[in-house]
Amino acid sequence: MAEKITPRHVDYSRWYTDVVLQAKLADYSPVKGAMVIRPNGYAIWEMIQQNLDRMFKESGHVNAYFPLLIPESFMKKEAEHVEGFSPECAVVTIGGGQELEEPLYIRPTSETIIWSMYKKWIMSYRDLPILINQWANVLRWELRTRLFLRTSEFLWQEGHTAHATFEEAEEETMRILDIYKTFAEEYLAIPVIPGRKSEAEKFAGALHTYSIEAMMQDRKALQAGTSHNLGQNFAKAFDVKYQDKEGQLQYVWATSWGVSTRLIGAIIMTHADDNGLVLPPKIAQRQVVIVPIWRGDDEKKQVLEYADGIRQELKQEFNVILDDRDQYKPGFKFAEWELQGIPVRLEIGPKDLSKNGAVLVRRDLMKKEFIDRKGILETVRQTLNQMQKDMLERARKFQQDNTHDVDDYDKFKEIIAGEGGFIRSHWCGDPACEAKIKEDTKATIRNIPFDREEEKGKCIVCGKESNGRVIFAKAY
RNA sequence: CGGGGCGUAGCGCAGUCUGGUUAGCGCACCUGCCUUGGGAGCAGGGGGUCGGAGGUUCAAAUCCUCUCGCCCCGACCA
Repeated sequence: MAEKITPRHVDYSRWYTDVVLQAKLADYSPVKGAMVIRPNGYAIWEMIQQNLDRMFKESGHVNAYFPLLIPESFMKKEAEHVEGFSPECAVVTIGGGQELEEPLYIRPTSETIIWSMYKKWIMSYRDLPILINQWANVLRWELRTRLFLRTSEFLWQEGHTAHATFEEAEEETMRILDIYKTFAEEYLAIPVIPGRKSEAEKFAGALHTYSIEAMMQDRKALQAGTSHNLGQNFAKAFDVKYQDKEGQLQYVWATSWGVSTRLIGAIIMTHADDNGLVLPPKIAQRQVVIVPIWRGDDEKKQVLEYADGIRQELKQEFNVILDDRDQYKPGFKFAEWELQGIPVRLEIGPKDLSKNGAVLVRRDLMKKEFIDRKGILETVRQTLNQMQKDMLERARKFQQDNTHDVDDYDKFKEIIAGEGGFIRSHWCGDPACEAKIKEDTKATIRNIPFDREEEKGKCIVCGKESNGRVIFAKAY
């Protein structure tokens, strides 16, 4: 605990790792590329799950669970899909000491196993839509991993829906992207840009991929969620047809969508500071910590009694911890809870007792403020609400301040190589221009924003006509 | 797979170049005292097959050979 976090301006990458390890969110595991999610980190995942799960269910989705192992032949049925995922799959070839007749892939994603089942379940238009989600782990043999942002095994949710028409599938794809956006902004306090992925960046096997893109504190982009319109690709690969009202056989239309434990990385890289994690109140399992301060046994007794009264009151609405550990001094406790990102700290000592109040410190502002004992529940409630709003607005301002409209390719290259950020530039739509930019600068098209304005312009690379700007950035 | 760095106590490291009593330091941990409004102090204590295997030597953490593993940076990706 005495270890200091590497400041962001010294080494952003080290800072990130320091925060994850020291806030006890995760730890390196004995298996290369895999991590252990520790209780502090898992608590964040549980909050993500609870809230998203509720939002999915409110929009008509249900949960199910499909197997971890997928027959090799399934993986090979959709051409683009197998090409995209095969190189990064782990494959089981031995079971019960015997060589298996058919190797089993550990799922990198579940489209294939799920659509093999949908074939059994879908007969008629009356069976549609199917709106299934699953919370699961998946495995991708990543070459270079980073805690939460990219690990070989990760936790996520994957939705897999089946529809009668393209329009319905497209609608579903958008509905989910909207849920992701709402969740990211209202709960995680991370402003995101929703849009469509270019052909080069879309999911292996999808017709269209949509994403929400967030900006991290180092001005790089992080894809925070994706929603795919899979068209009829998987229905055709797995021969899933339904009979419509007219008695005609039709291929089913599909979507899939997911967010992962990567969101925890996004929270850190959006909000955390050189003192550690800063959790948006709505995603913090513990919103309030009370640090009592005393001198001698008499004071200790009085202070703890008073502090416990406050805890009881706040407990009605919030998860509160009273840190009465004897072996640590207050300063140590301040630092430790700051590291873990608890949104609000109340310091309660003899001075506060005599003035009938407490000292409140918001984690994001780190300013001490005396508050009255009376109405403390309301004060804390308002503080947390305000903090949630402020965090989103602060992140939004940062994103806006680091987004540039650029019409000159040299300037484009200069910004990407220098300060970074999001660049809004015209693009003709040609994958060759996109590839050239990636080669020259390592920046990619993050997405084509839904809310972009129609605007005549010239492609930043080739100068051909363009109808609007797309977002370029270096990404995680 | 390419480039870089590193394996010595739970963590972070020194010692290795130049071989030599009992392998050392900081943090953490345990006991006691003392402390408590920003990461306290004092005293005592526990904890090591020096990543592994082989070799050279009177003697190896240190030299030689092989090997295993990890981290960071790049190409791929939620």
